[in-house]
Formats: sequence, structure tokens, C-alpha cells
Amino acid sequence: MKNVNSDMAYDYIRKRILNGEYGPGNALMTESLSAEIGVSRTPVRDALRQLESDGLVSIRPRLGASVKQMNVKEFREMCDLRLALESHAAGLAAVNRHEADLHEIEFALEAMRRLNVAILAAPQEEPLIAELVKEDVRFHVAIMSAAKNDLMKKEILRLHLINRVVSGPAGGQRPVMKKSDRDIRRQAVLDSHDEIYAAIARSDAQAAKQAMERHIQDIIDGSMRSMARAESGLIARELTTDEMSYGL
Amino acid sequence: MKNVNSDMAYDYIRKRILNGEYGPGNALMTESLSAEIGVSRTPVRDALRQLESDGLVSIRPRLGASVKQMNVKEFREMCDLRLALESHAAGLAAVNRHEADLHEIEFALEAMRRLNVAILAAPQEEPLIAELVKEDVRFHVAIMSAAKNDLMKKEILRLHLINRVVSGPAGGQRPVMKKSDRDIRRQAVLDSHDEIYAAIARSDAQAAKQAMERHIQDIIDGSMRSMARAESGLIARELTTDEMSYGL
DNA sequence: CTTGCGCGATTTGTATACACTTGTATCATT
DNA sequence: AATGATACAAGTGTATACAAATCGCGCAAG
Repeated sequence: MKNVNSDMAYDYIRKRILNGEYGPGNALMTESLSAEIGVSRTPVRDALRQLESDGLVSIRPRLGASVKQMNVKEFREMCDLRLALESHAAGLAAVNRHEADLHEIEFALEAMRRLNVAILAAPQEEPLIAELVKEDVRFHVAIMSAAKNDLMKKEILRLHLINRVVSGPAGGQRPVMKKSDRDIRRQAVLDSHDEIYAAIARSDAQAAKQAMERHIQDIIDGSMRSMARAESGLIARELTTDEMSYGL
Repeated sequence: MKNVNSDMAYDYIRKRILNGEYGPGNALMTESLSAEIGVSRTPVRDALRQLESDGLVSIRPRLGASVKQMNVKEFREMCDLRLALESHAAGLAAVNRHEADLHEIEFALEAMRRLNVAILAAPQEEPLIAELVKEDVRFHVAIMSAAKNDLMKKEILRLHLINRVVSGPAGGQRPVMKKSDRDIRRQAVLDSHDEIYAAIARSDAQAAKQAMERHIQDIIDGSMRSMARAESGLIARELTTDEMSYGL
């Protein structure tokens, strides 16, 4: 799009959702948003419908729009979709990659390794973890790009964003694992990445695909476990805090 | 949705696109459509944006909406996406299927076999071919349903519809192959289906996935070949008929 | 004859006004 | 006091009005 007002509304709302300022379930009312943004309700409505098709917002007729929530079933289905697409993309990357793609992947890999040793030694992890996550994204994006299928890349990125939103503001802000477990897990991720990179580098589509499949499956298992541990089996609570107090 | 007017516009336009009444590239103007349908421009705009996110319509700001067109690159990418999803779904189906799912798949299979022998004998194929296509869709839908992933099913169906639209009104209305070749091809499709069904029936996810992968790849190869044979390497011509006369 | 430019007609994007639905709170009734 | 009906408030869906941009065509210049 390049519709000046619709785009303004779209960017504004999208950014706030991805920042976590509007959490899952948060109502998005056209009137107040149009006042905040300084445009009329029409472009706001356009933006909300666009965001709905992005999967970040759900609109119930006559009841208005709200930031997307998922139950476990939907979440599992979305993860499986991501598994299918991203592993396929890894296979394509092994075939279609250029030298520049390899360098980009390796760059992210190297940054993650450096950050990992820094995290092992650092007193407080958080800022470094944020960097690590950023490089992890770079790694996955680099593989999608190497696959040379823009449509697939777009679709996978879409799923990543939905995942980020419905999994909670800061990507899952409760550190339920103890430090040693987190260290082990991080190392496992790095090893998976190495394996995927190696397969892509030697143009082994089959191996790249399978390695990515295992990698994503690991991530999904982790998410599902931490989710099962969390409240009532729902992602980003379907119930408001008031409603939750009913059970106390 | 259950917004009465937006839905009316959506259904109206969508049906016409899928019927081929509005071919690829056909301009879809809000004013004339709103007059035809008997609603205002607002719900028509909503419908067009919805159809855009379905992938059936493309909207260029200030230039209006038109029925989706694809160049070879986009078409190939979409096919590859479908390959990834549908083969993954076949793998899931082998694991998650119920007895009822198997029956549904077998039903479609049986119908296709009957139609195939009828076609081999019939003087004019066309009406029977239409039936065959319908049962082919039933076969693929049954597998998606057996996979027990609604999101994936929805996504695959979406791609099927796009494919149908951009590949031309009646699914490719130029019979460039001669009859004997078509007969052979049809038989190959049936064999693929049998193989996929057998793998799903014995819960062999790996085999089901690979069989489906080969099957879809065959279909894609066929599409790409018939496309390459067609005009200027473009699906559903990027040029209007007037522009095409330039080359004469 | 071709090419560039400007003007009118058309069509979109945006704002606003109105109708209708939904949820809530008040009030009457039992 | 509990419950059900009703009126009210808030917000969405739809229609319409207006402004801005684009396309097609005629006309002038090279």
C-alpha cells in the first residue's frame, strides 16, 4: 500500500501490537484510534482489516476488532504450518543459495556464537539475549532469502510475527527454566543452526530440510511445554484478569 | 464475516471471479459494482480488500482493483508453496486420519476410477472431465481434512482457488495435448492417487508425503509446460488484447 | 507522423452523517 | 432480594459527500 492515511493507521497500530503495547485480546476501537492517529474511521477500518488478514487482529462483526488471541489448537496448527514452510524453504535454500546468501547466514551464525559465550559469562543476560534473538531472526530470514521464493518468505515472516504477538509481548517473559537449563538449550539451538548451515553450504537439500524440521520441532516443543506449564492451557489468556479471579 | 452487505458484495464478486466471468486483469470498479450489487461503495471496498487478502484480487492504490494476474515467477512460487503445504498435509493425514477420512478418500478414488473408464469409452469427454475434476478436488480436500489441521486446510484451499483463477477461466481451456496423451496422463494421476491413498491407509507418513510431493510436482510440471507453450510465457496474459495486437 | 502537454471526465481515498446492533444499567415486578 | 424487561449508551456498518489523483483525448510543437 501507499495510501497515505490508511498506511499511517496500519503502521501505527501494527507497531503498537508488535511492541506489545496492545496485548492479545486488547480491544481496538475505530473511534479512539482515529482520534489518536488523526485520521477518520475509514482508513482505520482499512488498516484493521489488513491487520486481520495479516493474522495479527481478529474482527468479530458488530463487536469490533481486537488483538489476536489463540487457543492451543490454533497455536499448534500455526506452528505446524511454520514447520512445513520453513523446512521446505531450507531445502530450497540448499539448492538455490548463492555465495552471498551463505555469507549472510554465516554472519548471523558467528554473531550468535559470540553472543553465546558472552551470555555464559555475563552477570545479567537480558540485553544480550535481545541481541541473540535478533541474530536468530537474521539467521532464519537469511535462509528464507536464500530459498529464492519471495511468496514463501513473506508467508513465513507473517507466521513469525503472529507467533511473536500471541506468545506474549516480549516473546515469553517468564523465565521458568533455571539458568543452567537455558544455557543447555541455547547450545542446542546453536548446534542445530550449525547443522542446518552445513547442509545448505554443501547443497544437501534433504539434510537441510530434515535438520530444519528437527530444529523447528524443538522450538515448538519448547513453546508448547512452557505453554502447558502456563495458565489454563491458553496462550495469552482468553480470560481477562477479572474473569480469572473467578477461579480463586 | 456476517456483515450483510459486505458479505453480499464479497460473495457476488468472488463467485464471478471463480466462474471466470471476470477474467485475470479485469478491472473491478467500486462504483459500477456497487450499482450492480445494490449496495454502496463502502462494502464493495471491504469485499475487494478481503478478496485481495484471499489472493484473488490485486489492488493498486489510486488505480483500483483487478482480478489477480501472475507472471511465471509468482506462479512457480505459488506452486512451490502448495507443494510444501500439501505434501506436509499428506504426511499428517497418514498419522491423524480416522476411519471416516479413509472412506471419504476412497470414495473419491472410486468415483475417479469409474469416470476414467467412462471417459476412455465416451465420444465426447467434456462433461465427464468436469465430473472428474470435481472428484479430484474431493480427493485432495479429503486428505487435507484427514490431516486435522484447519489452518493448513484453509491455506491450501486458498492456493487452489488462486491457481484456478490465474490458470484461466475453465482451468486451461486449450486442449493442446492429443487424446492418447491425455489418457496416459489421466492414468498417471490415478496411479499417484492410489499410491498416496495406500500410504495414508497404512499410516506411513514418510511415504504419503513423498508420494504427494511427486504427484504435485507432476501437476506443476504439466502446468508450467502448458504455460511455456502458451503465449509469451505469461499466465493469463499481462497484456490486454489491444496491447497484444502490437505484436501482429 | 510522432511526441509532449494540458484539460476534462472518471475513479479512488477520505471524512462525516445516520441507522442499527449490542451490552449495560436502571427500574419495576414478584 | 432476585429476576426480568426496558431504556440508554457506545460502537460498528453503511451511505453519501467531497477532495485528490489518474486516464484518455485533443491539440500543438518538433
